[in-house]
Amino acid sequence: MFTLSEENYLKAIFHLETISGAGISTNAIAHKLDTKASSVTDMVKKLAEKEVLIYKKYQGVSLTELGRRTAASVIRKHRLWEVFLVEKLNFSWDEVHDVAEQLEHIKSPKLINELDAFLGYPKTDPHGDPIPDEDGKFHKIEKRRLSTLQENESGVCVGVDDSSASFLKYLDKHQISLGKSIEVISIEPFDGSLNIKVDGKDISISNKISNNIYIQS
Amino acid sequence: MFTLSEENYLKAIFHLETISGAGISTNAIAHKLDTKASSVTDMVKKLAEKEVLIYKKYQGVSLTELGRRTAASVIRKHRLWEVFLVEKLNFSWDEVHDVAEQLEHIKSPKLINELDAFLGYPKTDPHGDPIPDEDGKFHKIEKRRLSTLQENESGVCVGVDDSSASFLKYLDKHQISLGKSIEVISIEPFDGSLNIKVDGKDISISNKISNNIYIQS
DNA sequence: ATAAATTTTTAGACAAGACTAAAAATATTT
DNA sequence: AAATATTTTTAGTCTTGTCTAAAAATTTAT
Repeated sequence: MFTLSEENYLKAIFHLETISGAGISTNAIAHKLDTKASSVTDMVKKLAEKEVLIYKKYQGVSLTELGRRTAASVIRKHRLWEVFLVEKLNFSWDEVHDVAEQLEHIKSPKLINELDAFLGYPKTDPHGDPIPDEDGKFHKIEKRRLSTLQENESGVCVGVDDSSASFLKYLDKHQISLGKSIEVISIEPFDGSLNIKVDGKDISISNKISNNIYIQS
Repeated sequence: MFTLSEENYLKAIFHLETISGAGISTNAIAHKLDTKASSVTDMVKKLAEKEVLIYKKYQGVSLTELGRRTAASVIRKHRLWEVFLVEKLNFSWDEVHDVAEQLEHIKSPKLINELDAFLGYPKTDPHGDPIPDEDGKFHKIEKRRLSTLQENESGVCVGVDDSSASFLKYLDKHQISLGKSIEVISIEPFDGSLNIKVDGKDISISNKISNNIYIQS
């Protein structure tokens, strides 16, 4: 069994590995968890003892298969709870994160499997991120950034890259949500901003926005 | 804000007060929480600092109004989650306790109020215990022990006094659950055991059993 | 009303998880 | 390749919540 703190470290290291490969530095972990490098060294030694990661002094860490599976299980719980909060309890997608951070640490295999069934075995969370299965497998989701579309192309919103409350609130305001169909009307050559049509309405969004929206053709 | 441990102490003291009045002894708390009296003394000092209870050396403790409200809020969460687990996730009433012990510490006012609404504002948990409202008010439930019925009297099962898994499993086996109609056919004068009719079937139950079942006429 | 038994508190210690400050190792400049 | 800067680790401290052992207070028994 793992403590709440240990689970948070594993999750953080897992996410860092998916973007920058193996060999995660002490500093990177400290930054991600908003803690000090010395604290990370302490914890990382303990996690190496528990065989969820490989640690060599001054060399960074890499998750073992057990570590990856443990992290995936926490992420699975986090994302299933997010679906529950949005679909059943009227949370908006910018409100779910803090509560899911707490719920992801509840220990009960039956709970999470029944929740999965109750929600109809969802494949993605409210931000479009995949929900790993019981064995910790993530299925790949086909997606492109909205900013890569050409004029007159269109697609369906399937996720976001940035899950900050401010970004999600912006999307809400412009009625952009998962499943919405988006059509690129024109591209502003000067700053790369897009004129798009959503729900029959024309709006203009900056390149920074379109770069953080994932769509599927 | 209160820590998980503090919430557990408050809950325990609350329950002890409801059965034996104010002035709960250090030992009683230690026994209930399966900890040592010295640990209780330490914690109780801290809780007195936080003004959730009154503590005088060697005199036991009594909750303040703030303490009572805080304990009620934890109990409210516990019982609402129990309803959720039974009604939505197919848990049986003897499986809910351990998971609800964890879920009761999740902090999010929106979560618990939305959950309440999602469940249709239930008044009691799966064991028939009342769910306090947001202000920490418990509404009294009209009930008698099954063992107080006379021959030919009948009532509806509205709760149990003992929530141990073994007792609840016994009830399941004999198809006794909340809402079931129970009729006393005859009473055995020798040992007080009851012959009752449930779902049209006649069964015999000991006095110890009938004493732990609450019914409403 | 003393003596004996019990309960409660104090004092000191420990584990988990975090921190600061300083030392050691590694990276980067020049 | 030496000097400087950065990263990482170590050493020692702190807090929370627990524990044991011993002292103090209270209760029960004689």
